[in-house]
Parts: sequence; C-alpha cells; structure tokens
Amino acid sequence: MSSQRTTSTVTLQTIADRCGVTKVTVSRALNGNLQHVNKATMERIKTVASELGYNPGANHDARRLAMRKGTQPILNHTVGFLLSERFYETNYYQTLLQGALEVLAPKHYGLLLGYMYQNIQLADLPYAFRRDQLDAILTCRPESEMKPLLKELFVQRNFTRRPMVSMVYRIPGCSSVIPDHQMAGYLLARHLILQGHRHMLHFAPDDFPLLHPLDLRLAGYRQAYREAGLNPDLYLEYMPYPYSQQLQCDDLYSYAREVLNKLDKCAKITAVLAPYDKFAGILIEILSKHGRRVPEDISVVGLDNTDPVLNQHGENILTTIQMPLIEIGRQAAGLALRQISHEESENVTVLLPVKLVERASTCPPRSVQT
Amino acid sequence: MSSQRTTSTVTLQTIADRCGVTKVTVSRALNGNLQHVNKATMERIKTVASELGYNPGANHDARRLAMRKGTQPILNHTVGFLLSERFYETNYYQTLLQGALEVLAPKHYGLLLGYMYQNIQLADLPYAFRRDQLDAILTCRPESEMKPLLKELFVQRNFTRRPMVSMVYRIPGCSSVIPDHQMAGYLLARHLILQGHRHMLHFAPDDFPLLHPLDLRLAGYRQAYREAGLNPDLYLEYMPYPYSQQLQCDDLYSYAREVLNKLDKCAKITAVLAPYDKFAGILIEILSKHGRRVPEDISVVGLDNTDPVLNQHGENILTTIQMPLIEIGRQAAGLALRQISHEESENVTVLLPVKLVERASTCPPRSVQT
DNA sequence: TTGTACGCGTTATCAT
DNA sequence: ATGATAACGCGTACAA
Repeated sequence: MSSQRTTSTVTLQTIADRCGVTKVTVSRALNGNLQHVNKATMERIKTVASELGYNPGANHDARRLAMRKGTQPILNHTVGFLLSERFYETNYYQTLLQGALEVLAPKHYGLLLGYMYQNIQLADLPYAFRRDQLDAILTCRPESEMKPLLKELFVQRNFTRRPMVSMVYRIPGCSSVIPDHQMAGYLLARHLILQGHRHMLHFAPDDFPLLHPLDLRLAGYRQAYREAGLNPDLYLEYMPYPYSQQLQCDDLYSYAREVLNKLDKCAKITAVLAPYDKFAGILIEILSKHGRRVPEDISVVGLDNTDPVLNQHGENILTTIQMPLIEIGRQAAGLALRQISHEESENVTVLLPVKLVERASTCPPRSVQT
Repeated sequence: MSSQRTTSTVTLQTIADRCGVTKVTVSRALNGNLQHVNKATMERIKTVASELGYNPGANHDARRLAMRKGTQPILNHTVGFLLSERFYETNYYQTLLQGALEVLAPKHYGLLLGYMYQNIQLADLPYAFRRDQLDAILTCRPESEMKPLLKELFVQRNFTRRPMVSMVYRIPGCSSVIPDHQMAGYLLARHLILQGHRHMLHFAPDDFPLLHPLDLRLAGYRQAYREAGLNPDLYLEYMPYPYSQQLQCDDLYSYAREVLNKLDKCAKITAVLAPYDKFAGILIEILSKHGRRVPEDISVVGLDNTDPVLNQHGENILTTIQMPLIEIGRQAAGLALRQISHEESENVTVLLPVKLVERASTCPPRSVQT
C-alpha cells in the first residue's frame, strides 16, 4: 500500500523485522557468513526468507551499489564479445558467436556485442564495458588491435578482476582458445607437397606482429617441406597481406587481381595457400574469369572451412582446414564461466585440433600430371 | 585517503559541500529541474560541478537504484536482440545484426543477444532481460513465437515502458520494420508469369498464423496472376512448410526431397517459389543431383538475397528478392533509439521497399522455349 | 525555493 | 564470539 508497485517486495528489512534482528544480520546469514552469525540464527533467518519468498536477484541494483566497495566482484550474468566491424562478410564470427551462445544461454548469461577496430579506445565501446557490467570479455581480434584497449581496460578499476578470453589469436595476459595453427599449415603444405607441388604462394601480415596465426602457419609450411627433405626457402613465395587494413570485399577483389599478376609473373608457382576461405573463393572466381582453371592449372587451398566455394552442383570444392570455430566459441565461453566462478584461477591456453578437408580445389600440378 | 580507490570520486555531496547546499539541490540543478531550483543557484552548481570534473555516469549504480522509484526509466545504453537458435545457418540474422550494430555502436550502445525459441519463458532469457537492464528489445521472430514472451514482458514492471521493435514480422503492440512482403510475392510471381510459367509451387506455414510474411507473399502471388488475367486458384500449388518446427539443415534436405517428389507427381509445375534463399539453394542442389536442371527443366526463385547459390564461376545464379535486411536492422535500431529518447512516442510500422534480382535460376518453361 | 528522510544490500567499524 | 550502526550513492516524496 505504501507504493503502487510494492506488491511483493520482500527486502532484507522485511525478514529482519520478522526475526527480530537487523538487516545486516540477515544479509550475513543469507550469504552464509558463519564467522559473524550464529548457526541457529542463520537457519532461522533462511527459513523465514524462503517462507517470505525472498528473491535476492530482485534488488540487483542495491547489491551492485554495495558491492562496489568490496573486493568481490558482483555477478552480472553478462559477457562481452568484441567483434570486427566486418563480421558479417564471412561466417567466421557468427560461428564463434553461436558456440559462445550455446554455452552461455542455458546459464542465462547474455552476450553483449561491441565493435572492435584498429586504434579503438575504451570510450568508443558501449557503456557496459566501462561500467563493470560484464563478468568477462571474449575477443577474436589480433593482439595488435587489442593491445591499446587491453591497456586501458587493465587501468580501469574493476577490470583487473574480470577474465578475458581471446579466441583464435593468442594474446599474452589473456586466456586463449586457439586452433592448432601450426598443424594447419603443416597439413596443407604436406598435402600439396605429396601431390607434387613445390613452388607455392603464401601470405603474411605486412607488419609482422608477433604470435600472429599466419606466422605459426608459416612454421607449419616449413616443417612440411623439411619433412619431405626440401628446403622451404627455395620454394615458398610470399606476398604481404594487408591484414591490419581491414580489407573490404571490394578491396579483396583488387587484391586478388594483384595475386593473379604475381602468378602470371611466377609461372613456377602451382599452388596458393590462401589466408582464409572467403579470400580463396574470391581468388578462384578471379582465376576462373581469367581462364585459369582450378585445380587443373593451379591448386588453391583455404583455411577455416566456413565459406564454401560451390560448383554448379552446389558442391563445395575448396580443399581447406576444418577449424573448430564453433568449439572455440564454446570452449572460450566455458572457460570464461569457469574463471568467473573461480573454478579456474590462472589464465589458460587451450589448443584445439584441426584437420585437413580434401576437396576438389587441389590436384597434382601439370608437370606431374600424366 | 578514506579509501584506496577514492581517487577521483566526485559525488553530489562533494559539489554540495563546495556550494553550501545539500546534495539534493545539486541533483536537481544538474538535472535541470528549474521548478525546484533557483536559476542562479543552478548556474553556480553547474559551474562548480564542471570545475570538479563531476562525471554523472561514474555512479551509474546509485542512479539505477534511485530511479527505480520514479516513473522515468533509466538509460542503460543497452538494447536486447532476440534471435533464433539456428541463426548461424544463414546470413539472415547476421545481416540484421550488422545493421543494428552500425546504428548502435556510434552511440555507444551495446547489443545484448538472447536466444529465442518456441514456448520460451522470460525466465529462460538472460538475466539482463528481467533486470530492466535493456532500453529496448529488437526481435526478428514470428508473432506466434513471441506472443507468450510478450505477455510476460508486459506484466513485468518496468517493461511496459521499454520499446519493442519487431523486424521482418509485424507484431501487434510493437513497432515494426518490415520489408514489403506482398510486393516481394508480386514481383516474383509476375516475373515467372511473364516468362510463361503458369503452374507454380509455393509454401505456407502449416499452422497459418495471422500476419505471417508468407501469407502476405501469397497475396502478392495472387495479385500478379489476377493482373495477368489468370485465376490464381487454377495454378498455384501449395505445400505446407513446417515453419514452427525450426528445421535443421538436415531436415531441410529431407524436406527438399519431399518437394522433389511433389514435382515428380505434378509434371505441370514449372517453377518453385522457395520460402528463402538457403532453402532455394538446397533445393537446387537436390534437383541437380536428380538430373533436373535449373533453370532449363525447372525455375527456382529464392527470397532474401543473403545466401548465394554459386555456379562453378563463383557467380550467384539465384533469382530472388533483394530484402533490405541491413536497412531493416538499421531502421529498427534507429526507431528503438528514437522511442527510447521519446522522439517517437507511438508504435510505428516502417515498410521498406524490395526489388527483384533477376539472375540465372529462372527462364521460360520448356513449353514456351523455342 | 530548499532541506530531510528514505530506499537498497554489503562491509568496515564499533559495542557488548 | 556475536550483533548493531553507519556509510555508500542517487533521485523522489514530503515537509518546511
């Protein structure tokens, strides 16, 4: 009657009145603080609380206010997810998203999206990121892009105690869930070498940040050459891939034409190790348009197995690496939840296996073909 | 010195002390409450506040706590987005997401994802949905799926005052941003009729909910027939599409085989109006595998222009309707923002134009071909 | 026009 | 050892 909305507002005070104690005692009792509450008292209070139907979550705001003072971070039941501004151009991010949501939704966690881009400031992100409204942050952007933001986040009070999980990219200071990039490179290169390919074109970021997946893949390529008794330096051709420039779809086509030029100049190259499926598809399209048949004239492999390259029968022809993207999303979310609940205290790195998917975009080079 | 984290915590009290008033007066002054504060006092307080570098957002929690009593909802700078559990199977949802994010991100709004499914309860959603932590909710699920949830949401205190925007589907009681479904149907049917097609197969939900897009499209099909002086009842063949069962990818293939059977039985059918691109692609794949060439033997049209059906040259062959999905996402988010800021008070319905994209999956039927 | 009291849960501090 | 008190922050109903 006091207020038109005070229908079922059972507060600590309500319980305290019934029990003849103060709300502080009730708070301690309900939080199981045996150091400061008599066990019998606690039982009595808990009984009364459940009888009255007290709902601790109902006054989340008051709890937030009070918890700011403490050392214990409050549970928001929300996890942040930083994704590229161009996430919709591929199926890559949405697969990660799906994996994370699968794990978070059953626990009634929400996933809060924020755009990520080069040189982003904390102030550019949604307010939720600066208000300690997130229990953890998931990210799938390279270290170079994350670095300035991480710096700001760790300066923020409250954020040193919120776990951060990096997907696909390994980032120091964060937990990471990554595919076995080196194995991916190894499997692709070995597949092509066994078919008889020698000279191959690969890509690397133009600014060579450390720990970049493409560097790890390169290590895998080289390993495959050495294992075959070949000197990788004699065969691996390299083109700088302007990773940090966030290529748009149009840019990808013009870059694919540059690749075509490169292939025209270097006739000995018989295979291309594309940086990811989407680009492999565009490259195959451009090659076809210029009369270069794939795989008869040139073999092309992709990477993530998320964007199919279909033939007229609707079949995916792209030889690529199955990246366990959905599993990366799942594990990243699971890891975040465990760190939130302190089941996992240290930062962890999870390495997930990859496998080769042999399809029709690769075949022995012309010189080896009968 | 009082606390190790009280570095730059300027509160209302800090300002009040400097100005020789109470914090209540400061609160009123900073909120521009001219009814209760002398204009001169207000100016003085505002000056002092900015001198001290008072940051109103810093104590968001206290504000939340206090605002619960009032009639004015607090600004969370977060918008909810309900999406299907299978959103990752198509590009449909991610395009809507992208549109919404484009508008929300520059305003530092976060987008909070929650899974939506048949017979969902409010208690199944992330906590943020029940804690009044969202300023608005965007949804892209049919009314039948939303109905029970809407009921719960509107019972919730606080939620009657939060706007709700439905995308693609028109939902009574919500603002809606929808493509012109009827025009879409009209354009597709007219295109096929002009090519000479008469008997066509279309799909409708098996439970026939009102206001369903497929019903509107059907109205468009019929309009095209009548405009051509034809009786639609003589030509339109119908198959129930189990919309509410949330078909998985595997189910889609088996359903596509059912469609194949239907076509085998009804030889007079020369065109299929698929419910959306993804299914059109699967259908074309199945048809090709069974020796039915598209479009020579049978024409197929899609709907949303989000999932391409590629030939061996990487060209999309699917004749379809360009649905302005990204624009729907943008407008829905923009509309939500306007309703949040009370620039728009009533629920609004925005109808966005569609256009036909003629590609290679349609051609005149055999009987008309020379 | 301005001030007082209150709501809300937790914790540091003080009293027994 | 156990329990009570005050403080945190803001906005609002009510009093002066």
